[in-house]
Amino acid sequence: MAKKAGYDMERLFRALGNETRLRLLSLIGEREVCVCELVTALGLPQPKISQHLACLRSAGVVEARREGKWMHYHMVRPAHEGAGEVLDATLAWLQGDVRMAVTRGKAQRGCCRSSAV
Amino acid sequence: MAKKAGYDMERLFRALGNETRLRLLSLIGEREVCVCELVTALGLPQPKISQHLACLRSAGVVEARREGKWMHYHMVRPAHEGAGEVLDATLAWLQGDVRMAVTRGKAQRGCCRSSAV
DNA sequence: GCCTCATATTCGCTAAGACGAATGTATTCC
DNA sequence: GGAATACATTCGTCTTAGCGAATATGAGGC
Repeated sequence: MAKKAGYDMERLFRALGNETRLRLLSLIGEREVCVCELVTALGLPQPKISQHLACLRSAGVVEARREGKWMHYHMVRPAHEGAGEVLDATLAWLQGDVRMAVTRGKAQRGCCRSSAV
Repeated sequence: MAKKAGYDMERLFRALGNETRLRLLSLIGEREVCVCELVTALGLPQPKISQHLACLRSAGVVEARREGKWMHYHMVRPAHEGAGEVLDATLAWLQGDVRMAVTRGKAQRGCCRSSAV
């Protein structure tokens, strides 16, 4: 219930209700990011990052794009208007947040690009 | 961590990540509401309503005001700007949601006011 | 085909959330 | 004071989320 008619608001908010996922969104919200950068920036084990990315994917706020061995994640604006505006407000908040800025500062272009660029 | 410096984003989003609480917010977002109305409108046991209200209170999005035997709940706009905008977007979403409108339709002015008005 | 790198998924385990039932507290009326 | 009303909190149970560790998948290079 509350799922099929409109949009799954619960799933969206539950996806946002975790600090690791908010940090991920803070990074992905700026530009498309490779998983290896996310692992480096957050300093967390790779499977953990991957799990949280799966959660964000199933909530429909990010999508993955494969490029060779690497996976690049980018934001998706939900089709639902209300969800889009909540997400916009959340991203604006994250961009202004000091703690998130620290995380973003650690996001050097990592393994997949550092040698190429 | 992620609590003391700024605002507790996690707590806010977790509070929003539950359908019962979204229904409650949909009602409280319109006007100040008595608990008895909430129980009637949602058709759920009173302790359950009370628990979810406690959750919303601890997230800082609603406040209670006692008036005799009755408790009236009203929205609080969080001091934090980002939180306020997320909440605004959420309320706008709720006001436009069909399922929530059904809930709101059942919110007759209940026990505490029906005889007085 | 085999090896390596990058990422995803699965597997216990523990912790937190949600629920119904029961109990506690504050207020009013008598 | 005692009873009744309106609401809050606690308790035990069940489900779900998050975690580390291990394992699986997919792509590229040899």
